[in-house]
Amino acid sequence: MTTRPRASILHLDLDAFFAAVEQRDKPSLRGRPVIVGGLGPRGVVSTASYEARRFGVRSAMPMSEARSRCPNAAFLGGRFGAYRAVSAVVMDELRRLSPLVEPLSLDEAFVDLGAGDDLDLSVSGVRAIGERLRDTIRTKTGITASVGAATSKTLAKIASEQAKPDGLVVIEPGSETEMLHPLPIRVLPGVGPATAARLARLGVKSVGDVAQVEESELVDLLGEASGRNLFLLARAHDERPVSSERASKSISVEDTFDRDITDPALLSALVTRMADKVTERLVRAGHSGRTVTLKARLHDFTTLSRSATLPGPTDDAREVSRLAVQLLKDVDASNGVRLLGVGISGLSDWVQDDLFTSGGDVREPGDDDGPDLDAAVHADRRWVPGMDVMHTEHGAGWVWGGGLGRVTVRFETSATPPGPVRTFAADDPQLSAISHISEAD
DNA sequence: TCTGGGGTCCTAGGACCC
DNA sequence: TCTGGGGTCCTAGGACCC
Repeated sequence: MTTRPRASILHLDLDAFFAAVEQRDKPSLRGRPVIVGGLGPRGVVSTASYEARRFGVRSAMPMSEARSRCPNAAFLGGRFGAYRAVSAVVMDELRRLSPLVEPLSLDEAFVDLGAGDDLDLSVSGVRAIGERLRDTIRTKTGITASVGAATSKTLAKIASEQAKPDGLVVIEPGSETEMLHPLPIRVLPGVGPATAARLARLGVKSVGDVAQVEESELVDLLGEASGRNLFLLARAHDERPVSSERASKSISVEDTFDRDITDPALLSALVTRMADKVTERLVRAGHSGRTVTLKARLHDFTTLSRSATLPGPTDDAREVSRLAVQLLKDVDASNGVRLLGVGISGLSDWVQDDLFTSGGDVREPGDDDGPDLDAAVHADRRWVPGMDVMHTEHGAGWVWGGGLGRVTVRFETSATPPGPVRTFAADDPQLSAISHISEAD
């Protein structure tokens, strides 16, 4: 039960990944601030290049703020296909080192070098492995990587963080607490703003401060799991193994609309579309699930969820959407909804035997049980008949047809079921799409 | 025009069972 | 007969991560 004797856990993190891929592929962006994120009115920053970070632009910052801080940056929506391709090359490279690779995201992974084939795990040996790896990745992908190595996952991740950008840090076995204790508690995984604030009230600021606190006191303050965990981490105790096969536990789809929506018919149509989409992903993954969760974020940003569990797993889109629409009825949308989401959890590999149950009844996008709605909720995008929802002076309606400078909108709201069809000039300034088609990555 | 989308893990309370 | 104690499942919300 003692910590690993050698710095055999490696953590790799690609530097400003999305932005770096853009700069690699577009030389005119090199040396310039690049910001990748949502381009709509409610977008946030996904990745800022180091040039943009100098202006204070950070991940998760509202795009509007990023624009005012760094108006001359290149603002890009992201090309996930390209990012995935680079990521695949990198992950392959890691697997050449050891079969035990645990990806955390497209740009990050742990490697257990101890499972590798006859590697030199002395400090200098690990350092050489890390430098060679960084070199290979730079050559093969044109992207720089930072690497950390240590006796545990936590320390390896902290090390790669310290190595950024484009560096390598190996924490020597035996020196762990010495390097850890002066650091702010926020470096510990699981310590976010809320936990840090609670600890600050005890006067606990550094990891060393945490190490002075009784375990029972941490448990009282933070709960059983976090308290214990923090107690151990502060002493550099972390035995978690690198795990290459982690089964996913839930699948979800959500969408923030360009403007808040109140129309109940529109909301249920959107929920139905999301249920279809999430079920499609479920089926593609070869899974089924028992619990359907509806998520809603209201006008004031309060977020709520409602869930229901079936007696057995399903992968049927109609069943999922029926449930999700039912759950929506519990949501008070009268002041506006800014986000909806549908998720499925309680996953199993069980696949529905459709001998008697399904057959011939699969909903196709754009079919007649209502327009396909992925499209709908974002301004300034191309309108797609049967897919977009349009906001007009008469309320919201589905784009039913278009072309030649005209757009036909069918109004079908709770107030006016099957509603009238009206045609507008496509450049009518009062028209704006309020729901959009998400990128088919 | 403040605040994305995809996840994981934890907690607390109630139902229910033994 | 005046109040046990686990354990599990479900739901809702929150913190956190990339």
